Amino acid sequence: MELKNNMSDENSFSEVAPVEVQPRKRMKREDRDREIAAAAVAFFAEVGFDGDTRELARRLGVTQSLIFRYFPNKAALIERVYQEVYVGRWNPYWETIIADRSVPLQDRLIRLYKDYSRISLTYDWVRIFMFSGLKGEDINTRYLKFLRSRILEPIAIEVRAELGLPSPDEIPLKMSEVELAWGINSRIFYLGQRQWIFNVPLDIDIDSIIEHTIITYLSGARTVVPMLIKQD
Amino acid sequence: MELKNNMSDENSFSEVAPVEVQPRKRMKREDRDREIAAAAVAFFAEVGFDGDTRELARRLGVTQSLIFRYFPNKAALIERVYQEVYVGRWNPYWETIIADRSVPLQDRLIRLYKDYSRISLTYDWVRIFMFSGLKGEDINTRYLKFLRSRILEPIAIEVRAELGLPSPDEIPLKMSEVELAWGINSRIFYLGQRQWIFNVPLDIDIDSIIEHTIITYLSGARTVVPMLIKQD
DNA sequence: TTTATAACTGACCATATGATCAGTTAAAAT
DNA sequence: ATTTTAACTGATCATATGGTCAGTTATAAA
Repeated sequence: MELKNNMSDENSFSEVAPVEVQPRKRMKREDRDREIAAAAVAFFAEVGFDGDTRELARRLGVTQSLIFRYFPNKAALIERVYQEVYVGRWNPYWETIIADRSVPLQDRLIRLYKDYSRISLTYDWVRIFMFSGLKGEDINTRYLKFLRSRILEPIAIEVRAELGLPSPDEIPLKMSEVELAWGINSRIFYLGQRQWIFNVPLDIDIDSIIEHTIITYLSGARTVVPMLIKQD
Repeated sequence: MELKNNMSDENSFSEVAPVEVQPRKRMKREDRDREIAAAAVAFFAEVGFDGDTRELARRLGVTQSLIFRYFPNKAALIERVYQEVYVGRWNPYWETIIADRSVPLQDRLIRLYKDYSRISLTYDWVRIFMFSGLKGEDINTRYLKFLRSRILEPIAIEVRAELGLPSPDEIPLKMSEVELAWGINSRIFYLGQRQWIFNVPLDIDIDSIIEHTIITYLSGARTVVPMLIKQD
C-alpha cells in the first residue's frame, strides 16, 4: 500500500495517458525481491520486528507464503532490512568532509551533520535502529564503532588542530575528547527520537538546531579540551 | 529469580541462623502484587512488552494464571509498569535544585544531572522508556512535556539570569533557548542507550561526562543565547 | 481442632503466527 | 499455438500465547 517504488513511474502518468500500464501481476525475481525488502523496512520500522508476515504480505498485495519463497525465514528478511538501512545508506563522502582543512572547521561540521541528518533522522532509520538495538543485535554495536572511528575520532583530531593544540602523534587522543564528540551525535539522534518515537515535535527547524549544536560543541571544546589534555 | 526484594532480609540471615525462614508459599495480596509488578518491570525491560506472561510467571516461581488474578489483563500489568518506572521514580527535589541561586549555576546543574542520572540511566528505566515509546504509548510524550516544563525551561531561565540577560518577563523565552537545554538531556540519555541498548561501553565515568556536558552547555550558551535573543 | 477465607493451580479454549508444500497459472521460449 | 519455466496461491501444520474457571490447599480466625 505504501511502498510500490518500482511502480511509481507508471502511476504518475496513469491519469494523463494510460500507456504502458502493465499491471504485471508477476514480477521478475529481482524486482519482487527488492519490493519485499523495501516493504519490510517500512513495515518493521512501524510495528517492530514482531510484526507478522501476513500483515506484511497484505500490504504488498501478495500471499504470505510468497515471502518465504524469497527469504528462507523471517530472520533472513530482518537481516536484509539491516543491510538496506545501515550498510546501504552510509555515505563515504561524510568522511572526506571532515578532513578538508581548506574550509573552517565549524562549517565542515555543520555541513557534515546537516547531510548526515538527512539520512539518520529518517522515520525508518531511527526506529529500526532502536528496534534492532533493543533486540540485542550486534549490528548497532558495529555501526557505532564504525561511526566512532570514521567520524568522531577524526572530529576530535580536527579540534586539536583548530585549537592549536599538540597533534595526536605528540599526545594521543584522550577517550574524553572522543566522548565530547559523541555529544554532537547524541544531540542529533535525540532529535530523531523525539520526532519519530516520542511524538514530541521539534520547535525549531533541524538545520538551526544543528548549527547551534556545532557552535556549542566547538565553544565547549575550546574550554574543555585544553583541560583534558593536561590531565593524567 | 532476580527479583525477590521483599525477601532480601530473610535471605541475608538464612545461612547464619535459619530462624524465621518462612518459605511463605502464599503471600499477602499486597506483597504479591508488588512482587509481580517489580518482576514485570525487570522482565519487560529485558525482553520488551511482547514478553510472554508464562515466562514472567516462571521467573516468579508461580503459575501464569496467578498473574491474571492480580491484573485483569496484560495491558493493565504494563500500565502498572509505567507507573512504577516513570511516576514512581520522579524526584521533586530536582526541581528545587535548579532555582537555588545561592549556588553557582554550573554547580547546580552538575548536581542535578548527577542525581537525575542515578535514576534515568538505569537498565530498567532506559529500556522501558524506549519500548513504550516505540509502542506508541503517550506516557513518553507526557513525561517529556513534564520534563520540559519542570527542568528545561527553568534551566533556560537560570541561564538568562547567569548571563545578565533580560528576564523572561521582558523578553519571553525563545523556543531555541529551550532547545539548547534539550541538548543536556539528549547527551545524558544517550549514555544510557549506549550502555543498556547498544552495548557500546562508556570510556570514562558518567560523572565526568556530566561535568563536561554541563561545562560545554554553559560555554555554548554564553555564545549562542545572546544571539538567539536578538533574533526576530 | 475446626471452620472460613482467599491465595494459588492445572487443564482448557480461542486465536495468532512462522513455516511448508502440492498445485495453479502468468509469461517467456519454442 | 504449444511448451516450458518460474512466479504465485491456498490449504495446512505445529507451536505459542492471552485469558478463563472450576477446583485445591495454605493460612488465619473461631
